Amino acid sequence: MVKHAHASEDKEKRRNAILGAALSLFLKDTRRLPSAAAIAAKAGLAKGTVYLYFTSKEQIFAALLSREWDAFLATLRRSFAEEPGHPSRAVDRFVDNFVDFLASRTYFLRLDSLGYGLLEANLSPAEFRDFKRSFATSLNRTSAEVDKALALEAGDGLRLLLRSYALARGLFQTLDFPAHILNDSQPEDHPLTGFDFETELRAALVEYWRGALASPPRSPRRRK
Amino acid sequence: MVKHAHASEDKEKRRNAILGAALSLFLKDTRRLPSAAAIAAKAGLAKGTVYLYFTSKEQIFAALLSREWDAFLATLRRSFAEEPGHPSRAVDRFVDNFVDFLASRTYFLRLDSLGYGLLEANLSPAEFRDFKRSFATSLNRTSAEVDKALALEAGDGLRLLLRSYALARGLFQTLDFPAHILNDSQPEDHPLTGFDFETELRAALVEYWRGALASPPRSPRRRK
Amino acid sequence: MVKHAHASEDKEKRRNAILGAALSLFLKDTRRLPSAAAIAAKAGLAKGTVYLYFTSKEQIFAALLSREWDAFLATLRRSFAEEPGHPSRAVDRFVDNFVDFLASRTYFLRLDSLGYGLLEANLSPAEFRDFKRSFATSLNRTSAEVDKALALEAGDGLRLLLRSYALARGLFQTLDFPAHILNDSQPEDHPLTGFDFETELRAALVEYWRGALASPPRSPRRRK
Amino acid sequence: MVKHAHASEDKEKRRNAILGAALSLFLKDTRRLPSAAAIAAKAGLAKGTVYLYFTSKEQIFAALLSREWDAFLATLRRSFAEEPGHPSRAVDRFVDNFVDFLASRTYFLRLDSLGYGLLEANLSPAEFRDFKRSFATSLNRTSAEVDKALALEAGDGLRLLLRSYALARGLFQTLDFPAHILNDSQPEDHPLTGFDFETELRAALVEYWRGALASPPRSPRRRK
DNA sequence: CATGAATGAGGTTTCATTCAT
DNA sequence: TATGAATGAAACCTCATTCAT
Repeated sequence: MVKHAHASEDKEKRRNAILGAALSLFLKDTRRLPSAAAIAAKAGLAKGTVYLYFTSKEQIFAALLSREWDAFLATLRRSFAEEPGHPSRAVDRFVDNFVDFLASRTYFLRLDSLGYGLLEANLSPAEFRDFKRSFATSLNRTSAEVDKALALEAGDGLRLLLRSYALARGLFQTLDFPAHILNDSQPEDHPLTGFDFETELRAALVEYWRGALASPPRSPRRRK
Repeated sequence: MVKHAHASEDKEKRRNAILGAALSLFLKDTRRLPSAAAIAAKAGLAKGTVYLYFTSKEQIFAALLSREWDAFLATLRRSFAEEPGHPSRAVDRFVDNFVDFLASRTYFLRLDSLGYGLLEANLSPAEFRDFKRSFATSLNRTSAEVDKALALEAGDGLRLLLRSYALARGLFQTLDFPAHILNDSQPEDHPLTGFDFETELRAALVEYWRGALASPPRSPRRRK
Repeated sequence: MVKHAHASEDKEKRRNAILGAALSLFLKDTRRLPSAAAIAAKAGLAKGTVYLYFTSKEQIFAALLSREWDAFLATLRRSFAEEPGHPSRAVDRFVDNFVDFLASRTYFLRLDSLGYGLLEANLSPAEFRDFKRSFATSLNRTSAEVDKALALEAGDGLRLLLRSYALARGLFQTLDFPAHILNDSQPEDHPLTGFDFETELRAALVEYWRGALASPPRSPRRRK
Repeated sequence: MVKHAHASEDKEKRRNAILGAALSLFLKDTRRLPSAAAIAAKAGLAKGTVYLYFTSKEQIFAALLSREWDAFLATLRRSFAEEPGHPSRAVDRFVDNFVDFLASRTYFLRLDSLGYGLLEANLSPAEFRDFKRSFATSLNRTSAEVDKALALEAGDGLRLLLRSYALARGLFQTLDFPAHILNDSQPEDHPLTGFDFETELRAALVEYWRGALASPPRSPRRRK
């Protein structure tokens, strides 16, 4: 028997079920976004139902990404919330949390990387702008806390965050070798395979933050 | 009248024509890879002919990317070739060359970013491995020169390069707002629009290298 | 708050609200029948409620058409009711009323023309037969009055009416160029645009009736 | 083994095969236009191949209609070509040819009637204009011959043709009861079933032309 | 009676690639 | 070698209608 989600609480639950189905399918094959039909089937819903909750397939993944982003930023914020007054400890915790989160959810960077391109190509400009804006808004909120916790000039936290994430995203894309690529291949075939994403990211962040905190991380010649 | 390319010289020319057509089409709309039909038309060839020179559409873009990568790495190598014995000057030149190259060919990062995902999804695993390997080989060659020029331990140059490029790729993807997205929107809509890729990249690289050279850039707990 | 229509008077009112909503929506875009969802929304009702009053979307338009048909036939009947004993005056009035009605409600012919096909495709055979029958019944009633007023043999009035309406419907379909088709086009592009439906219809009716009344309008070889 | 139609003669043949498949499918169920997939299958072609010859499903039917229109008009022209100098004989032949053609190809009027609405709804405005224009052009050519043959004032032939066709189209739509509608029903259920399209059309045309030729068929108050 | 969430069939079109010519 | 016609899988989304609430 079909359940109708009339209460907004039930609707939220159903929305999440769709998101969950989409994610679980993506996990099985991270090469491409699963089809809308597959997501519906996995969620135990009819195809049309999915479109009651999302206006397009890409919006599902945009929502997924937003959800993950929020979790990520919340994790980062926690690094600075504890032990106020010990900036250097905060930075250490930040690096730990940053790396741990991403290393434990590799699909996040994978999805984000795929999203670049796919979302832009298939969302309307307005939808894409909304997506980016909501990301930027969350980021700004978090970076304001960074500014405060580390007693930085306004805006410096944002740059630190941006660059840290750039490092993560970039390293991931270079070092990521999905299972299906690795099959039947000799290790010596991949000069870069020896590099472990988590290890590299941690090291890179440590280096970057060392350099950044050595002097104000301002952009040397920032545009007006 | 149909032209037959018998001499291998002509074949090379035709191959380049296809590459050129692909790039010029991509430049016109960087949202997606141009279609095989469009590339053929632009190159003045029949659709089938394109497949005599490339085994798939994605191979065209893989070749394009390799070509650009070689040019990029050659540029970087030049930074270290001049004035042997002045490491710090070399680093400055490196940053300049690095940033200038990418800023003057934004389509390169765009293509590289799109390629992640698209190439992997549509190239066979073996083809994809080859693509990655050729990239890694070039990179290794260049990083060996970095090691020598900066008197680093073997492998450190590779890490510096990898992380520098990660920074570039990651920043680009976060800060890139193609023209069609910006249209009809207020500047204040984009909290990140104020950030200029070139400026940010230069600043980030300076910070990173400062931190990296402050102490050996080794991975702290490198996997065996 | 939800309004319940218990009294049958209220029900009639609600039914009419749906009809009105359907018509007003159709007027806005005569290319297609409005969707059930749109009709419900316009009528201020839930989608399901519409189906309490009509068994299908097409039934709404069948009802609308019947309503209009009745109005049309009533108008025609008036032509013959006045001034009994002056058949030729009656014919003139008939043509006037006929043309004026249709010219002032072009959506009627539009709807009727669209209905052909759409109703047949989507109504059940039984429903479609009912629809046609009710139309035929009204028509017969009217044509009996025509027979009497013009002192025709039984059945001749029906033929006159049928053919007059055929002329109207056929001319409309040939001469109708909706606004959205005309946009951005040069007048000389449409060799038929110079023809005005109202003018042509009047002239055609005059000709037809002249010929028809010149001798009995019987079908020469009527089927048994 | 797959045949490739390289010669333009073969291409024309293939185009006609698609048209033929579309028509034969339509004949089987005249309630709706057959799907593009069904047409392709019937023509023994892949779905994509159909789109090499027509830009959309509706264009197939537009082409079909144009083809039939041309045949129809050619038939009508023949009525006036023979026996120059005997206008009244020409009119008789015209009525005969007109009725015979339509009665022997009832799908034509059916398709034309369905087309009204379907083509307009699904063709782009520009495509629809082209379709209408080509129809008008053919019509004008034919009516010029009518003018000459019947020694009419320029433009009168066009009106005669237009009105004759209006009569046919309108009568058809009113009298047409497809097989699936008639099943399981009593004859007395359909007060209009007694009317035979062919008979009625002939009678109506005779009446109309009698009236029209009794005096110039000009529109009484033609718009400038 | 009223609601609106859920259904799911249905059909068009694109485009990378193949293969007959 | 070159051509371009043919292939056919792939996937989205709409919307009339039903039915749980």
